Amino acid sequence: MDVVADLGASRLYRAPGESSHQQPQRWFNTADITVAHQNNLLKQLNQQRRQELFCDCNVLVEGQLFRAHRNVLFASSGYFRMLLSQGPDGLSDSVNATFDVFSPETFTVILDFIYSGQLDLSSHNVIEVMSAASYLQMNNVISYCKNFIKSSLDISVKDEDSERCHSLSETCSFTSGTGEETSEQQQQGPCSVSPPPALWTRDNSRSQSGFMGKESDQETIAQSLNTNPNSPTDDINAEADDLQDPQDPLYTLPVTERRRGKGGTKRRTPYSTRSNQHEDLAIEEARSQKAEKAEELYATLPYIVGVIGHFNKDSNPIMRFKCPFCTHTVKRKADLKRHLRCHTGERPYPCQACNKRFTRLEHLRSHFETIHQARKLVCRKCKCQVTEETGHVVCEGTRRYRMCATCIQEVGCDEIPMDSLEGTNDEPALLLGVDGEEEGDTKGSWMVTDDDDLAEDSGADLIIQQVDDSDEDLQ
DNA sequence: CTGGGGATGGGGCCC
DNA sequence: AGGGCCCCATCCCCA
Repeated sequence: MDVVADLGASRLYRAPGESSHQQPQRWFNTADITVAHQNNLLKQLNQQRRQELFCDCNVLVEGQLFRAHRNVLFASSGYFRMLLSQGPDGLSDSVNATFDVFSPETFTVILDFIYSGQLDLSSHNVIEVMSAASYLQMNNVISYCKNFIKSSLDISVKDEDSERCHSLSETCSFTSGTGEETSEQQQQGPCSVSPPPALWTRDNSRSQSGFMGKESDQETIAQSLNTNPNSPTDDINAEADDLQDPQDPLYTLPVTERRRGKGGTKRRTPYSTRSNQHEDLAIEEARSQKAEKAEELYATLPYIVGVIGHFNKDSNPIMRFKCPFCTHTVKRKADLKRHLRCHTGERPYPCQACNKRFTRLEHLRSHFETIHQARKLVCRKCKCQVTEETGHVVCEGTRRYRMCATCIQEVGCDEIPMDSLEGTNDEPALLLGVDGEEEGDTKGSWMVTDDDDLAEDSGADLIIQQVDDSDEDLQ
């Protein structure tokens, strides 16, 4: 067969026995041939699966048995790739896999996609499917889910804007190309995405808590919700963006994201000088709107509660709460709420002294006591034990620590800013701010207040106040 | 380059 | 449900 044309990726071949003199000529586009072949092959495999022909892999999902071909699973899922390659004998008769982190219905969607390229997503299952796909390491499915969510959010916003109440189909289908996707497809998902209806169903199963995110690597959910924040119609997308907005003090990047960033931990400059009040007001207003939108988004997000396939001694199922965005399950709803902050990056507890934000009050407390209150009765220099009397409090910006008399003398009193207080009730209210980096605030509470007022009271009483906003940037 | 320690984050669980 | 404590893992800094 002669190659008679090369049109990029697809080539045209002349049919056998046909010369260039013969008419009419029949041309074969190899791309079409490949697609047709792949479709046919996939159909055959799917048919074999449904007829349980040559199935050599048993997948048990919450008690329901699925049969499939290990080579297909191997080719489709990173999880199965790992599982099947780690097996004692790759040629053994059958391979078994058991899952209890997602439902049989969810795995049905996944398996159907594997064997057909059709991903049957709906507003009810997209989170579970994405979670399962994450577990199974199927990046293409994750991409489709992300695209689905993005499209859903678009529709939601437009629906709200126009105050229309259309009754839309609850399901849409994503179709992947056969075989491996291009990297572009992986990133953008299928180009023929039908905008689904409102993603979040308005049922009673709502999370009262704020959360968003997916997967143990939180960036996925950030990406899934990552739309153009400048788009005037993408309010909810913007809300989702806000959850990961590095400029938003309320929602900082998840720790893994920050740790991945260049230059390691960034030391912020607390209480930066406000040079432009107008800008500050605008920022404040925008931030307030963001917080409101985030709350609104939180209120519309579903949470998934499942009885995971564990049983206690009495064979009663143990109720656990499953994170919608990763495979983590917890016993208590409150723990799930707390866990979700690692996905959202929400840090509602800012330190009054340095503005660093924390996901938990106890972390803030620990930070404050360690960094700003010099509660540790240990000499910073020689590590010897000191008392509240013998351990002199030394200030370094908003940081405080204790040094023994010996070390104080060695270093030289003149070089060390000494705190006027000696005792455990030392408060940052009396910080000297020697480095000039951290100026302004001297409030004795742990948390930044909304109005950013600097209280004169610098007593030891800690004012616990959960703020929904702040005028400071990230640490 | 490496090990130790501090700071921080997250899970489990009790109150 | 929220607060708090304990424990452990990870990251970063520094000697």
